[in-house]
Amino acid sequence: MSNITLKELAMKLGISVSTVSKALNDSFEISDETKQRVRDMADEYNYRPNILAKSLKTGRSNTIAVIIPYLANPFQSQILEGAQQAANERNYKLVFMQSRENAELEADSLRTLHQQNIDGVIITPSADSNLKYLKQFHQLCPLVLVDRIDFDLPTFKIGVNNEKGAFDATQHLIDMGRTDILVLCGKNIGVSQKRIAGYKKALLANYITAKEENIIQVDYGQSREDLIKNLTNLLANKLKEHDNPIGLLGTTDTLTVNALGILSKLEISVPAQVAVIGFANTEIAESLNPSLSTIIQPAFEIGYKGVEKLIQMVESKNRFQIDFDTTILDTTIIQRRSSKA
Amino acid sequence: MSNITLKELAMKLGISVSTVSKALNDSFEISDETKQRVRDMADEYNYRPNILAKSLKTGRSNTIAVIIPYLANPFQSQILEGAQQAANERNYKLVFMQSRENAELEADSLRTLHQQNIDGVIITPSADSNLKYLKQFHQLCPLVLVDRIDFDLPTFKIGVNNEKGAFDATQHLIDMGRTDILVLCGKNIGVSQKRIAGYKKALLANYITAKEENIIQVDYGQSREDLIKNLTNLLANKLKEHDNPIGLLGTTDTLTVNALGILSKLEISVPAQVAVIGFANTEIAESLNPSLSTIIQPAFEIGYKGVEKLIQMVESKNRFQIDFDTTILDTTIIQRRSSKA
DNA sequence: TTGTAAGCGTTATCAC
DNA sequence: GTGATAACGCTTACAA
Repeated sequence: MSNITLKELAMKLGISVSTVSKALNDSFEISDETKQRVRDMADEYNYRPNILAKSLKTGRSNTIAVIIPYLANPFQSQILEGAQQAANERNYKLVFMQSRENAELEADSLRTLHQQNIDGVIITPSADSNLKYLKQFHQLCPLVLVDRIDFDLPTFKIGVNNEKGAFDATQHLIDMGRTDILVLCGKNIGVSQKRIAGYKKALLANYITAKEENIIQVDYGQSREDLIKNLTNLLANKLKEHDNPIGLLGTTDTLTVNALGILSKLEISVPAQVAVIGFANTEIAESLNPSLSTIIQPAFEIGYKGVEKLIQMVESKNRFQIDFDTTILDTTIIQRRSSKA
Repeated sequence: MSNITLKELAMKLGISVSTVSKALNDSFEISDETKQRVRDMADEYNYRPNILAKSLKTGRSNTIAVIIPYLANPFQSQILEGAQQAANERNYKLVFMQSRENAELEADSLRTLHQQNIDGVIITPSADSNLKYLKQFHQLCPLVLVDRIDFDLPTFKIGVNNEKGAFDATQHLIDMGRTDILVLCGKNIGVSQKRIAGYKKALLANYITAKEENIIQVDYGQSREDLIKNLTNLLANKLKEHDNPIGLLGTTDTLTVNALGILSKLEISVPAQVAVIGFANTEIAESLNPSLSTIIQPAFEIGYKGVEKLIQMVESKNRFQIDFDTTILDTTIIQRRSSKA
């Protein structure tokens, strides 16, 4: 029924508990013969160490956490998947929390996790995250930043090459003959600046003047309403003037898919009137009408690497002396019908 | 830095550890005065009990798990969200695993969780789940079934009224003037039978003869290829014959969205040529072109209730004597452009 | 009403 | 190479 314990194994073997413990931990102090006997017996009785006891002893719970803004966001949920896999492979438990782009919920989550004896946390900070609090928390508990990594926090960071991703996407739209290019991005989410920079660089490289009004910043809270209003006005004008061929770059899953929905409601044809490409990590892109060209981020890998780094920190003797590095992964571009010439 | 312990508190207060422990647990043995002194001191030093020690003592880890087939499935991820919230409110940690519709991975996950001293598990069994193994596991560790609940396992079950959901959807298509109605469903996923039954009932109620060829069963493994082939052939014939107005009912998120993508590639217009409605728990439905009519399942609530029931079982004195009940929740229907007359 | 002490299952220190 | 023993922080009989 309940698991056999070290003590019971020791009794059966007629040796001491500490010897059994050492044998199972492959200590150099124990003879090969004893080790073998112990291991055989352990197998026979299907011994499983009591993690709870081990935890109490070592002070570590073998549990780490992921905090993301929204599980419903496919990109973020893929980060979680990667983290889950890495945690699993290393026999760590993984719990997750959502911050809902809310600094207070984020802080609450961190507090809860800390009380629950979590060994470390991987976080994509919320849009209005409180850096001071993160720093303070990092003193108590290892923290790794993923995706939104533009924070002045001495730790491991895993992100993507946002500038290059946005550059490639913009260049693609230009290659498709679009010279008037809108860009949608979330307010305050850290990655936006780099993406806008990439967008501008691409324009510059093609001798196209960047217009500030083409950069639409959307607040997460009322993203849909904001977006509908802004997009509708802007496009109405542009399409009336019959100026330059229009392109649209969405810098997040949600914004891009929403924008497609809005265009469809406005009966603006894609790609004929507006060519669209977006950062999007969902298979649904293929099934959209028209299918959506995307910049794909290696979300799974971000989560996976995040856990590797975190565990490295958790298990290190002195986590304040680690040589922290930042990992930047590349995006890939997939062309579909939404941006065909 | 590190948390203050009971022992240290006791020292400071000049009383014994057990008195402090009892005071903090509001034991009737302790005087109000002492309780107050202890609580004040505990607050002052920001005392947090060491969960690990408590766990070792009680034998429970205060951690529960959710196993779902795919996190990428919006319906399933919403179940997870609900579970997460309920767990959080009760100060339980929640870990999750994916079975990828694979009985072996599922069993592996259960084993891993059991070794990790999980207190209980909420599971949506995979398509080919091994009932025997589930039963066996349930002897060791509390199990609650969610969504796919048609299993002969004596435990709490939370699901939706699949028959009624499918009935409503089919009736809606009929109301929209469709009399030749296709239905897409996953093979072996338990809920399909009920949904097909609802579909047939609706046809019957409207004096429409059910045709077996209209029921398309798709294997998860090669769902996309299967679907493309089946749908393409079937629709090609139907559209050639210009018979009855066609409707399409998708019984899962994935199938429905994929079907929409396929229709769009085949340049079949929705809803003019084929009206579509599907079980789908994603906001993206609104942004699709055309926007997708959906049957929405109360996924969050399923997860939430699942955790409530599970914790009830975990904390009960004798979990083998509980009066297990099954909760059936209703679906709601949202009409959008994909099924407009 | 409060205190003493055992024990949960490990690991680690030190003696033999 | 092996074994006693303490310790991790808490709960809980039982003693006072």
